[in-house]
Amino acid sequence: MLQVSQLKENTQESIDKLNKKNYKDADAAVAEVIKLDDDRKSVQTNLDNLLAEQNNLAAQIGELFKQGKKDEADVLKQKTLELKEQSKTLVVELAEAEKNLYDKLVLLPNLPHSSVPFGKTPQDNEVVYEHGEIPKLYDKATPHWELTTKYDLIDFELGVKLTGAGFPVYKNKGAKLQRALINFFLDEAEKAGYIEVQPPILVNEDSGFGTGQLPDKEGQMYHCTVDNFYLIPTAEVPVTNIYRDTIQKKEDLPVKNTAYTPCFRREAGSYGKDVRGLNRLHQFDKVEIVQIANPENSYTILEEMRSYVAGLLQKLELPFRTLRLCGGDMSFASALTYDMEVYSAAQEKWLEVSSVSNFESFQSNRLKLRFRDEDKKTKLCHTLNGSALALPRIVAAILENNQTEKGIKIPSVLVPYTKFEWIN
RNA sequence: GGUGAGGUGGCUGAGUGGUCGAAAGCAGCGCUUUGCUAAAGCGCCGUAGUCCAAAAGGCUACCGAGGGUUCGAAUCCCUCCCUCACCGCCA
Repeated sequence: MLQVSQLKENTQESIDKLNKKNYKDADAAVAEVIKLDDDRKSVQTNLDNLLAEQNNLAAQIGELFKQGKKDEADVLKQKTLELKEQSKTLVVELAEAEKNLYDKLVLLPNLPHSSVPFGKTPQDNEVVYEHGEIPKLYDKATPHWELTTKYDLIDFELGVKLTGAGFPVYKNKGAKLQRALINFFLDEAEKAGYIEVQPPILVNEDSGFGTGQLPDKEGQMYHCTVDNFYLIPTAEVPVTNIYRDTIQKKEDLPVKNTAYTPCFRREAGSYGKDVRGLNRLHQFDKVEIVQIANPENSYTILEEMRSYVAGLLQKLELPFRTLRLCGGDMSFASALTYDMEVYSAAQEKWLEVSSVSNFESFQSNRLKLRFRDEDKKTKLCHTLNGSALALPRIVAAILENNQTEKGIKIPSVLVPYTKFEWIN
């Protein structure tokens, strides 16, 4: 959620930035939010004055009672009753004014960073970095969904039996490869200074709200209605919410966390070859990195995170590219997002395996996640997160890109974790 | 699932109708004392909204949440949520 003060102080700039995100009628929307905030403020002031008067009278009445001047007290009592009626009305008005403001404010997406390219579709994303050669596969190379069957690594049908489509069962070396990747990613994150946490994978409504999944994107999460819990779509939700309603010490920033969790996404309406095999699942594993930063250096940190993730992909010897997402392709809450895509050679397509974003204060505003500045005032932190990495598509790319007539070669960096060099 | 206890500031914890935004202690910050450390003394020390150019300061709200009683509620009443303990069940 944006801060009204941002919009007030930099009105034209905010409008321009909203336009970059292809937000319709940005100028009218911003003007309305500012007006609604002024309305809210004036009602608040009126109410505060009225309450002050009532408090004052109540104190006088107390004093009169003590002195035994009951008659005088009764006169004042009468007066407070009138004030009370008035303030009741204002309380209702204030609630309305706050709701009106909130309803409009939550519709506004985060303002994109100045480096974000204009554009509407994924075609407009800017390739900022490419690494590695596109591998030339041998004649009989096949997509990963055939390899997983051939080598008995993943059983998609069995998952259908147990749960449904999109819940694969990993087996044998397929299961071990998963475990190896998780441990590799966590070890790397630890080396880079991220503190590991193991959060719950069910969260309550407050947490869903804090990171912005609720109320709008309720449909993307699995909901346990009996207990009103949600299965997390990403570790970002529980990990970032650790810091909800806190005031961090400035010297403790940035806070760096990493977490491995399963992730659950309903992804309603998806079909076709985009969801074939491991490309899109309802349950998948992911290691996430999260940072809570001082606004002063959050963009330096974003670049660090980007190069950290790039380093992982290099170590895994996967060809990849980094995209700076255009205004139209960015998520609602992000100010700047880099997507990392690996090339999946048998499918001959790029697969998104990581998304690294700076949300600036958009999330922390909702989370009430602050730090104390030199002048002892509280300010909103910046929140950042990134996948490091999402497993299924990494597995897909490893299987496809490394397939040979002799079998599938495990990237050497993983061998200490898998304890085998080949899948054959 | 059953029974009981309880939710107060960073923590511990007092507070059963006005003088309570809240005692006291701990932690933290500043100063004094001190060869250093420690100890001691003094002062400061919740969040948010709003007024003021800003500081100082003023006003308002917040003692789990929401209602109610009252001129006045942390305190009384109702509803809900949560936590803890014990028992049962499961691992």
